[in-house]
Amino acid sequence: MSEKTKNKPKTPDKGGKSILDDNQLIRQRRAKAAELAAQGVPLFPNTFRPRDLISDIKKNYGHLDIERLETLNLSFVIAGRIMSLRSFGKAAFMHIMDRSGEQLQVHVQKNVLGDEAYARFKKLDVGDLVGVSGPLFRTRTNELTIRANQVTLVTKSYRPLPEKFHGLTDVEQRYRQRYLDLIMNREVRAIFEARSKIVSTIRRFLHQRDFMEVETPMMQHIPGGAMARPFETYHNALGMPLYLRVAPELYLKRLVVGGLERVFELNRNFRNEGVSVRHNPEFTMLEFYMSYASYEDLMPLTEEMLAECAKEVVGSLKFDYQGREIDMSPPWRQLDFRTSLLEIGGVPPKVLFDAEEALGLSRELGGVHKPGDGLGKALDKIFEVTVEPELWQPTFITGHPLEISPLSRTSDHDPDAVERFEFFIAGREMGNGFSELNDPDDQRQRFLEQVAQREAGDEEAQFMDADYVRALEYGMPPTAGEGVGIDRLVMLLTDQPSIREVILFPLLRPEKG
RNA sequence: GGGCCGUUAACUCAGUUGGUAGAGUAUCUGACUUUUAAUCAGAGAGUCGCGUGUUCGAAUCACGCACGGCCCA
Repeated sequence: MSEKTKNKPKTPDKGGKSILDDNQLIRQRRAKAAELAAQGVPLFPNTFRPRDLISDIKKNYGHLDIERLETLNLSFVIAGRIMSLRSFGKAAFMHIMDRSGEQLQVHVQKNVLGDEAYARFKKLDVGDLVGVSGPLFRTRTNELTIRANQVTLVTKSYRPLPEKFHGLTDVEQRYRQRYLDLIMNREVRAIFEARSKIVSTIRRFLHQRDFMEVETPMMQHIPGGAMARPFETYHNALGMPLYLRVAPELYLKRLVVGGLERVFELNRNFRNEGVSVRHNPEFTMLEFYMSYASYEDLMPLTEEMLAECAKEVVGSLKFDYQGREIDMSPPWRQLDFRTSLLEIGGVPPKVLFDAEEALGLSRELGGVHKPGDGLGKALDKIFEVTVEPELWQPTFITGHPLEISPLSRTSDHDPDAVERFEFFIAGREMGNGFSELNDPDDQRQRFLEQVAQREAGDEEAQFMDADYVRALEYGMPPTAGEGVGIDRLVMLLTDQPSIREVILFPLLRPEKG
């Protein structure tokens, strides 16, 4: 162990790397910064204001040739991060990246800056944020470049960036230090740009159809609206337990009772479940409710909305997801729940209406069932294993069993089925819609059945929500509602295999140190 | 929860049968005013994820733990 290493300050953690570790590279950068500071150069000034965006410069002037740029003699003011630096004796080239995510080359010359300014420039590091002004020209190799009249340190960076050629690839570090991932990986930025575009497309789509965006409680006394385990928390001042919502559904329908006949909420839900390539404990969901409409009206609306997202983000309704083509062109296939089990799942007909047979098959397929579980639960599990992965092209599945749909309106034709669809793309459930149950007595009865299942040990069964039933007693207009998983939609449209690639800060265990 | 894989320099990765820890990039010093992963010469940089054990000796073998990835439930 060298003398230097011995003297370095011990960090409080016991073993393992500290987050705020120190190394030779950081010490060197800090030393250079200290030299600049000693010369009176501010390391973190907030005075520089860029005037131009690199993407605009490239778009507007990128087609001009050497001579044309020479005669025009256009000057620009940009600011961004030094992504690379090639230094010669009395000149240097660097690439600057700004918020547009694009880079522009800058040529810095000693005889242009002057001796003192050039000496200061030589103290800068890759990763520093700088402001640059000067005319645009083309180098001998024809690269669009700014000849720097001035280079100003805007923010000192004490930590070295990952190596330029391989960049940052360690998945764990990419998620933990997403800021580095975003600096180094252009494609990652593109994913989140696409995500933003999808969300704004949906908002615009719904606003155009007279939907109103609302925000309902994420902290709820009674976590309702979905079959899922909630996160529990506690309000100290009021001395009461609270749950993070698993869905906004029951609140949104209260608003429909209140006369907000077209509402939507696009925000986070929380489910206390495992983590996988398809699941993150907090995830984003669109829920919308439309009065005087049925589940059948929502299907074409869904097709249209997602088609618009695809056009906006991919530019086409046909695209590849993980190497297989998806065609989102409406109309999508529609298939009855039991028919899909028969035709796609290859399930024997005797299973479809016999609880014992169905539970048996489900268990064979690895399903875990509690004593209270019936035909519906069993078929749902069988569906998940045998049919869902096969639904690659967009498909609506309709006619779900009532048992697994406690908030849906019963079918007028079949008392055991509900007016509901789920839709699937790329072998994954993307959304769920139904005609809402607005008969308060029926709803109370369904809640009671859920409560019984909960008492029988089903932690995902729903709670009785008496106020929700009371709201229905005032009268909720006939309404259809739908939920769409936004993270999965983003995965689909950005061709990402894992939900963690479309969530900026996916849940991870804390880092030591 | 189970199985498999991974964790070595700032980054990307090698590391043989257990015998003093390696490369490329990055960094530092010197040269260099049109480079494109610039080039040339030299140098520094490591708690080999953490711990225990086996051993004369462990990055390497065994066991446990932590974190992550993929698959399964």
